Amino acid sequence: MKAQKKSAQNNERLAEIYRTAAQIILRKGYDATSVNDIANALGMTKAGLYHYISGKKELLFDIMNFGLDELEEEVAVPARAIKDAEARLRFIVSAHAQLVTRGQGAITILVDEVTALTPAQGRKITQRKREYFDNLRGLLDELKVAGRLQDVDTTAATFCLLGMINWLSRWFRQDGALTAEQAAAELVKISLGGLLVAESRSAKTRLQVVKS
Amino acid sequence: MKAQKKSAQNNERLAEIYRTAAQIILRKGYDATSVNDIANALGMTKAGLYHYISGKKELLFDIMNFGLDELEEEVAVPARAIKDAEARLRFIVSAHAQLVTRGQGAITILVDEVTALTPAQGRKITQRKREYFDNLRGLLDELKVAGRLQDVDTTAATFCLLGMINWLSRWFRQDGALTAEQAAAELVKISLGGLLVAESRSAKTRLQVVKS
DNA sequence: GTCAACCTACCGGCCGGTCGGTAAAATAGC
DNA sequence: GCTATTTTACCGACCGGCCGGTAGGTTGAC
Repeated sequence: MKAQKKSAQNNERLAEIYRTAAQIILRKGYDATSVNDIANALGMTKAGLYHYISGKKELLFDIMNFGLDELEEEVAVPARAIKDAEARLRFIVSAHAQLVTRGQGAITILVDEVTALTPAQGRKITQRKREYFDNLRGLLDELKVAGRLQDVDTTAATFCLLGMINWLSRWFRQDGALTAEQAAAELVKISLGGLLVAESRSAKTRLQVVKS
Repeated sequence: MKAQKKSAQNNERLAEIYRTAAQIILRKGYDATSVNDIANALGMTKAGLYHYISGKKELLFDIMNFGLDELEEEVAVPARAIKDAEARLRFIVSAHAQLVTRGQGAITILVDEVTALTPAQGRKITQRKREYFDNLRGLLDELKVAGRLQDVDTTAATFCLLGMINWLSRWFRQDGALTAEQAAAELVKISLGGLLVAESRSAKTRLQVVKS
């Protein structure tokens, strides 16, 4: 008899543990969050929680992979179905931004607590992040070749995009002035307005508007 | 006899303590950094360090104010001397970005470990950050009124700017492909290209280039 | 002889993690 | 259908260790 998949109930409880733990860690930071904090938030004791997890680091590692799974499923995979490069970029920024604003699922960005992991775990997470990064930069390169990108360093531009998106988690509030969709739309406007060449444009060039 | 300024030597040592502590906290995070770590990095014991500081939280608070002082002196104050709004924005983004890339002075962004402070300390830091934020947003508003800004939410735009700038500390390396000046220039290009209206521009408007 | 600049030694407390249970639910044997 | 056994899902009590912080020196410069 081989390793058996856990029962559906167990998986549900695990997901609940991940979500609860992620919220607390996101708010207080990994190191400032004790295993006791997480257990209490789940209405159980630390020893009880250890029935489900094998260690604090492993919990963080699992949550990070959970978040990266989300990012892949909801952003990277759907994006691949979009042929037009500009539309694909638009989708990625918008979908990623909305993922970050989702209260429950704002898990993605705590992928940056990578120093808290063991070296081996850290390498795996860094590798997965890197794949996402390279894919995005590749898209920018593609746009550049097509002459649809301003004259910018695509590596720096990718970091700028991700910085803007990830920073959302610091300021976006569910009860704030903007909805998640509006905030995502603003991000798209601001970032792409800067990245995409608008036909032709430069401070030293005079432009005339002509009705198409 | 009123409160006397500490000796120059004492001040120098204090500054060294701040810089060293800031570097470690920046790398490992506040909670993951023990007072012992900081003391050892300074070649002394914990008790010796406590000769200079009054507590771990107070140390963090002092470092944050130190960073905000830098930001004020090197970005906010010089910016006030620039009359043209667009040039002022250009300067702020560039100068702030370069401040963040400075290995030693990358202190500014750990201003985000605000949850580690006491409520009273936190309020003071938040207040100072808010002043800087409001000033920057006010500048964007000014540009908007002058018709030199795209149709974006200035609050969201300010957060985007700061997100891009602060994110620099995560990816910029002194020994990387870009110098601090180049990275700052890229940031300016990317962010302002998106924020400033280039005479007139829209996906639905055809443009013709005319030699000025 | 004073005082700044450190030190060694120690404190209570919380940390991540473990141990040996237990009550209840699921499963097996008949 | 009823009991016997195993498994699941927890808990209370505890461990060694490091944490922030302190008390009380020692030493050397002025």
